[in-house]
Amino acid sequence: MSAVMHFGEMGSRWGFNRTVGQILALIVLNDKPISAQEIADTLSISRGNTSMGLKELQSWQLVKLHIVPGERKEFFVAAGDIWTLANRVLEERKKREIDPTLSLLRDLLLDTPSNTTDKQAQKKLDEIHDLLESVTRWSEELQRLGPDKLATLMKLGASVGKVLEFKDKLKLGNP
Amino acid sequence: MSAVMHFGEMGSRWGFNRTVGQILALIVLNDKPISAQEIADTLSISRGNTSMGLKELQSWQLVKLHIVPGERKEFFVAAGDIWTLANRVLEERKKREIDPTLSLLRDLLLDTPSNTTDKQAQKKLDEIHDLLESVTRWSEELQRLGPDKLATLMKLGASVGKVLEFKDKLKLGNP
DNA sequence: ATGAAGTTTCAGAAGTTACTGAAAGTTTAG
DNA sequence: CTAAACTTTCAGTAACTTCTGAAACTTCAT
Repeated sequence: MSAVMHFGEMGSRWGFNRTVGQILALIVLNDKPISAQEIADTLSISRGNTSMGLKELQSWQLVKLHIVPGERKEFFVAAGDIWTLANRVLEERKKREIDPTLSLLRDLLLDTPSNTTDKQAQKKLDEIHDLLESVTRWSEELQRLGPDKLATLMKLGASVGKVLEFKDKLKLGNP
Repeated sequence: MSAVMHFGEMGSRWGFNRTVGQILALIVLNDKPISAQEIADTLSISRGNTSMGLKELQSWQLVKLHIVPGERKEFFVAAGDIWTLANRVLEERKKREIDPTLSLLRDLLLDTPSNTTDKQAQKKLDEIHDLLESVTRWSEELQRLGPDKLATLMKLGASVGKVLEFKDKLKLGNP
């Protein structure tokens, strides 16, 4: 199916490589559990590569094992609905893209800048730190809501602006 | 500076390559405009590579030219504050990561599925489409707020959950 | 215990991306 | 118009990533 190939290409942009993307697409779009061999055959990739890809998808917690009692083979299914999967991807990417930077920034901000140039740079670093902390807190918050409430909130869409309008009123209401 | 090198590494995760990341860090952390030659010297990279990197950063609208009247040389400065830059990166990544998928999904959803397997797959594709549309609308919404209000909203953090609690009341209030 | 049915690992081949440096192009002062 | 001061392009090379397929390993039925 054409979608599988496309998600392969997109996969590379979403943090894993082409084949891993295709494997994921195949598993998500099949509601039936699928075996490693079937995946390798369908995508015409080597059995070894398939195994590596599945291992990576499991480490991302996007895919999970499904053992059929009589069968020796291992089957694979998606580790949740679409919203859950998207959440996992975002969470994992945050871990890779934001957390290491945040931890370095904390270290750098401990140093007292010597000259004026460094002082300016430090100020910028502080702004970046502030931004990333906000994103982190925000993401934890959304995580806590769980997929269904998150979907509701997202679809609310147009009312985000209104939150700000109501902000002061809410504050006054909860002193 | 160590931060510059680190942002280089992070750069690759944020959508551009190591040197482009370092160039960006250098420009952002210097409040003084900086010339291509200075960048090449500081990072010990070739003049050609520097030129390519700057071109890419300009295409992302993260960096802009700053022409000093007397001087022949071109200087570079960041194209806005940190929040603006982060926004640009997200916008550009959305363009690359979400928009092409969304457009493919629309095409695929026009086809009527023939068998039961395809029907199931189609259902999943529809869910994904729905998710990506929500993200897109959400992102447009946030874009419209502008950096300063966005920062306020983000720092609000803990009250996101409350928005949902108030959702019904707001609805009743605005019939 | 044995071997059939499966999975994992890994060395090297193939493919991809990034970098250099030299050559070509552009701009402006004189 | 020319030359100096700069920028851009590009072919080739270096560095990195992905993929294969064969060998090693694991598991389980008999």
